[in-house]
Amino acid sequence: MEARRYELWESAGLFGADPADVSASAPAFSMVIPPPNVTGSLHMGHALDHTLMDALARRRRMQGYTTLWLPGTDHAGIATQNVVERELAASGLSRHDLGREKFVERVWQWKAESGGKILGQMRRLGDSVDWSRERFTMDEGLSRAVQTIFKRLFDDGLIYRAERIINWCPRCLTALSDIEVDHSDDDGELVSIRYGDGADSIVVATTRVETMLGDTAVAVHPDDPRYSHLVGRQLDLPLAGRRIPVVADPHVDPEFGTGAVKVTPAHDPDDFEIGQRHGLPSAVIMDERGVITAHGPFLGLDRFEARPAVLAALREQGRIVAERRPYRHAVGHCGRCGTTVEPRLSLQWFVKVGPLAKAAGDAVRDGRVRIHPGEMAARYFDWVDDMHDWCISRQLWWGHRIPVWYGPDGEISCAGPDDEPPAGEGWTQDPDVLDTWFSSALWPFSTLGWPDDTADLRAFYPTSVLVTGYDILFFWVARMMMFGLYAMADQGPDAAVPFRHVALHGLVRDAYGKKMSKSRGNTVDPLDWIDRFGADATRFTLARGSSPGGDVAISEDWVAGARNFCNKLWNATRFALLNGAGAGPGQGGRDRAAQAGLAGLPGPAAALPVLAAALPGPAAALPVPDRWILSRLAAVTAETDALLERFEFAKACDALYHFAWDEFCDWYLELAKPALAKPALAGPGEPGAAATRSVLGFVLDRLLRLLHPVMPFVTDELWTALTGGETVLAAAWPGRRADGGGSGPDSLAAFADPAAEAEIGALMRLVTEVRRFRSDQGLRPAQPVPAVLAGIEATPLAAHQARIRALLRLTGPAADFAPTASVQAEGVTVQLDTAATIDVAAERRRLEKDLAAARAEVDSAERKLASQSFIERAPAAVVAKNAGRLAAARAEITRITGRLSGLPPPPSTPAP
RNA sequence: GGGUGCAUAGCUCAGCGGUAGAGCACUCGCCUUACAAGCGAGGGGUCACUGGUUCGAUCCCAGUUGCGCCCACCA
Repeated sequence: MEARRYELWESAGLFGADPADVSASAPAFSMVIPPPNVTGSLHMGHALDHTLMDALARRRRMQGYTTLWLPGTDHAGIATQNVVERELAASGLSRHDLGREKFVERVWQWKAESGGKILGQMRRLGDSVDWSRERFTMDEGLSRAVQTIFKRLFDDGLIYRAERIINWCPRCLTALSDIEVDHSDDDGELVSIRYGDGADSIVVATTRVETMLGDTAVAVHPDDPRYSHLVGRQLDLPLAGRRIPVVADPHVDPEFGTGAVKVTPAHDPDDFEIGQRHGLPSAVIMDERGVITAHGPFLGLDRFEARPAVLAALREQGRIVAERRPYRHAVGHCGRCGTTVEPRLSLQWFVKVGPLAKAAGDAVRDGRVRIHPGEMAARYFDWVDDMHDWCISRQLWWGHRIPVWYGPDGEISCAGPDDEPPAGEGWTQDPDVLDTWFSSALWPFSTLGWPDDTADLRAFYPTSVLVTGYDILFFWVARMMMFGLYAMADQGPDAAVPFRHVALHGLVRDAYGKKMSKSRGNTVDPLDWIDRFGADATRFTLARGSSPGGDVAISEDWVAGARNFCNKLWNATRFALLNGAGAGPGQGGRDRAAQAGLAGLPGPAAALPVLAAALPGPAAALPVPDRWILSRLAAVTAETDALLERFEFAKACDALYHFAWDEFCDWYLELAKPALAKPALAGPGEPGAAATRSVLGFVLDRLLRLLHPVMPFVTDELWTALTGGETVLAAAWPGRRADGGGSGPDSLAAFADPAAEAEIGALMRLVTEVRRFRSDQGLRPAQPVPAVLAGIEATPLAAHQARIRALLRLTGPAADFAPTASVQAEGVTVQLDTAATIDVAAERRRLEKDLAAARAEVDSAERKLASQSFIERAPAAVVAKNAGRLAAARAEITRITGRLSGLPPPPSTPAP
């Protein structure tokens, strides 16, 4: 019924948000979706992310908030370009064969074809997003936002162009920002090389031998006595036929290696700094693909071919003093393709992050933005407080082109979206595009119409909550903070923040806590689960595993458990409807008269205010089990409400699960059964079946509302059937409301009933104790047993005799009652007449029947096995299965014979 | 290299100064008229190790060991 439900919701416009609706009693609640790659598809990480967001949105809607959840997708520059390039490569083409314009056209075309798949998948998950507001980071409006903020930052001197050592991917052929580089400890070798000769020689150590071709100095620490005599002298650089100076620089650590460092300003960020300080030249010896360009025997070699070649040449000259191998050290890799990053001297655009990052840190420090869990804030500060300038230019074609034009005489002109770009002889636009995260950083306000002053922006900015994985705290969250605070600064410091709360969740892992990866083969496709177990079960599994900032382990066993929970709700609702607890069409009719006669206790649709009004104080007029379940409902409502408010999804789900299954189904429904069937079982002074019917319907109604945010489909299906209402989406949330209220006629607090909880608690303990006895004694659950509840009159359970007997299948003592055993609990001594109740003859007959079946099974299995031993290549699995059957059947025979011999001998005199 | 987190039942995890909990898995019994994808009853843990604080420590402190994560320009 999921697809049908979703269509219903969508066509009824239940997800739309109108800024005009915002008012004091319907305040705004807004979220933007972390835009997935437009050409991507839904994976478990999205499913988790979206489940949590959807739960928040649905609850807020029920609370009465004007709720906007805005969907959209990201153009994902480098990732998307790579995919399309791979596609081209399959037909032997590169992007250069097409040319820029054609290539970009091709990407758009690809986006049109395969893009948006994930949007359809979001419907399967049940995402209650406002589809009318779907955005794409390359939309015209969002591109305007990009250009606007670029221009503003440029004019403020916060964007600059400089020649720097940047991270370069020789495969993607583009610059990368620091966080697009992944470091790992790789095996390399540390080689010590002698530069110069005789007394004028110095030994340097390096892991990158080939870069020595570009050395322009050797650096030592200024206070190092070993080398002070060499500072300022020139040394011979082996293989290169050049002489390079020895310089003194405090950056050098005299403790490390020989205390002398070779300096390659064009190929190492540290060395670049040293070179700047000492005015050293930069010798570029490699091109953008990592191929050696230095003249000599190594010209044309790839960097990894050049390394052994240079090493061999040095060894031949006797320059190698020592080699240490393997030598583990950190190496950077391209976050997108894994290629070893090459530090490269190049001219790029940067964002000067100093003031922006400071503001981003302060917003969290002074509580304008709260990060959940709070511990994650430390990580955020570490990063934001010590951030390098952000390299934003990418040598790609797919993305927002840098809005800067270069004039014939070296002029630089930055154009805003409404400016006429400089034209004429010799003017050209910068060929590069912006880092994908540049446009993502604007997402919370660019999607609402910024830079225009729109109603959406006024109503829904700042957004309320940002839900995302902690893995993109730096990539995305920190940058939205920087740009949001900067772009919206005119709103004042409080209203400029992009969001009030950041709710972080973890990664989805497998059942053993291992990261999901294709190579490990442990990935799970959420759509496969949705097909097989339902979206509700999938969502519940994810939400139940998600504590703030914590990773979520999932497995098929667990989603099956969640599926079972859905079924449990389904069956409980069926029970309620069968017993006339519904208010929908055709429900409650047969008992309408009885209900009318019971003042103020009609069906569940109107039950809440009526129930509350009819009950002076704590629901005293109701049967105790009903008072108990209402009290429990009040408690779990308050608990769930508070937990969801704190983003404690796992605990909220757990609380609801236990309430629904253990308390409502396992106890309350069992207690309600006799009450519904036999009103005479009611305690003294208690109203009968009609009251229980109302309470049953009422509690189920509230339970379905509480579960709806996490399990939207099944709860709506059941709730509409139960109540006859339009949709549970529009029903009021049982906890606190948008105006902060939670008291008044709608409050459940009045149902808190410690006396009822104590009585039912005692009843539960007593019943469990007797059940244990029955189980130990092998008394079948359905077997009635005559019993006396001695001493019960003096306990709080006095009024519950009939209920206890019904739950335990205890009958009244017959004339010949002769107790054979007793169980004591809660001040009651339950005396049972077991001997008289076991129908020994019937039991013997039953056991003998089972025994015959088991013997036949043994026979059959033995025959099967015997025949299989003659069949050549009988499948091992089949043989094992039959062997298992045989063993199980033999064990069964042992068990049954044991039971038979344990049966009491047939009574000498027939029972009366 | 710098941070930081975690070690509790077979697995994944809650708990947190005072008789150890959940889900799944496991054992036994049961097709008891909402549900066998279910019902009832069970078994299972020197709460990593060593010290300390305390009347009392799984919980607080210190150290040890083993994992994990984040950051990182150490040749």
